[in-house]
Amino acid sequence: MQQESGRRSNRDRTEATRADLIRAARKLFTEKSYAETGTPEIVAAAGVTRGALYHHFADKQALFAAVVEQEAAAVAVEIDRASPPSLSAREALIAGSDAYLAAMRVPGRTRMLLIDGPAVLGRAAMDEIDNRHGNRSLREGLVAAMRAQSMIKLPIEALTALLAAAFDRAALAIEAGAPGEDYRAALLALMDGLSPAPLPSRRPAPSR
Amino acid sequence: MQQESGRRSNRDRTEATRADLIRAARKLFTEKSYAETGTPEIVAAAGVTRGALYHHFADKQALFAAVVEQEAAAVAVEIDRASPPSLSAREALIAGSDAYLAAMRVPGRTRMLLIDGPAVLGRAAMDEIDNRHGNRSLREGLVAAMRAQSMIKLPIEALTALLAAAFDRAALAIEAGAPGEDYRAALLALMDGLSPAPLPSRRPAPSR
DNA sequence: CCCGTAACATACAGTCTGTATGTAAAAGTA
DNA sequence: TACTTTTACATACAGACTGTATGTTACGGG
Repeated sequence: MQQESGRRSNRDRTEATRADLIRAARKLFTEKSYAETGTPEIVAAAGVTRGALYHHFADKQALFAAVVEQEAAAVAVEIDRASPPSLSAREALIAGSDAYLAAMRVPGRTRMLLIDGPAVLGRAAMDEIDNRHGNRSLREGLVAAMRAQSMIKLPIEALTALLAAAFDRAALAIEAGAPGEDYRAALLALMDGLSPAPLPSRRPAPSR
Repeated sequence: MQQESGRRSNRDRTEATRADLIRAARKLFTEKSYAETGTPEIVAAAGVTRGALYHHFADKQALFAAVVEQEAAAVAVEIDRASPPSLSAREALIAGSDAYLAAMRVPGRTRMLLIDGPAVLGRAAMDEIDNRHGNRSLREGLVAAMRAQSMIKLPIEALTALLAAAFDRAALAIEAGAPGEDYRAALLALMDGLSPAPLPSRRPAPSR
């Protein structure tokens, strides 16, 4: 057993300060935007010096990337939790959609993940992150729905990218104060529209 | 008649330097991203000093906003030119879509309008610009299509926003090297899916 | 116990942004 | 036309921030 303050292993120290930095940075990046947040402010909030930051991260971007990565993972977890394999393809898609929109209501998340992320890290890097976390759920859901509902055969890569973009925009609009129900309905309509046959349990199906 | 170099009205001078600044800034912002472009570089390219910049624009953001505004207007012009009122609703939508994707192939435009724009000016400001220029065409096209094709009744505001987001993402993907035909097909499928009845001319003719 | 290295803290150099100040030309006025 | 005010800049300055270089202390292995 070791003193709580006097005797910490190097690995523990690294882990702790990295976590402190990421936590402080996350808080500020969600409150203020990347450009408006300076490294002096971050390290002050984390209780360390800039030396520690630049020891653990190559630069400010790298710290931001770590925060984004963690946040994207958190969103993906919430989506997966909401859409267990017990649901049907279509039900899973809807549940996942709602979970995504709900997860993106955490204050500042939309700006960090959808605005600052692409600007700071580039869209290519953000795509890479998204594909590793969030988009995977959506693409798999779409593939499943395509197979189950015999969804119109289309380039899956393009389709998931476009739908993901629509989801992102919906999250942004909702945070900006737009009526969430409108965007939810529009999103579902977009996805439903991809199924060639009229669907069983959608609102009073429009007479075809 | 006045000397060509010695005798310029104040209004002419203002107009000329403003244009020089915007032109130089546009070139650099499309080449390098907003953050990587410094005001010293801009004024050097424009042949003036930073004093002139800060005399005509409140700050770097304001200059960027002027460039974005001009660029968005240029895109809108190309869309309007490609979709004259002589076309049917659906034809106009397709022509407008292709025109948009073509216009966004100008190097650096996607990053400036779709990445840096929202990050620097905020999504609210970008929405305002879009609504004044680009989105107007899309929304009107959708409204027309909804009326003509009896498109499913849905919140137009939300629908146009989501479709616009999909268009933006398609433009980004295409510039990143993705197959444009895939994204074009996916976009048309998304829009066609909103029409309750199967459409007459299902086989889309290749645009170019 | 000693030495190398990791984990920092401190100090520094360079660059950028925005502002304040100064100047010459235009524009209004008498 | 003479005088004054305002405009269109150029120059100089202050503050902040980023990244690096250097120094110090504690850990870890032999």
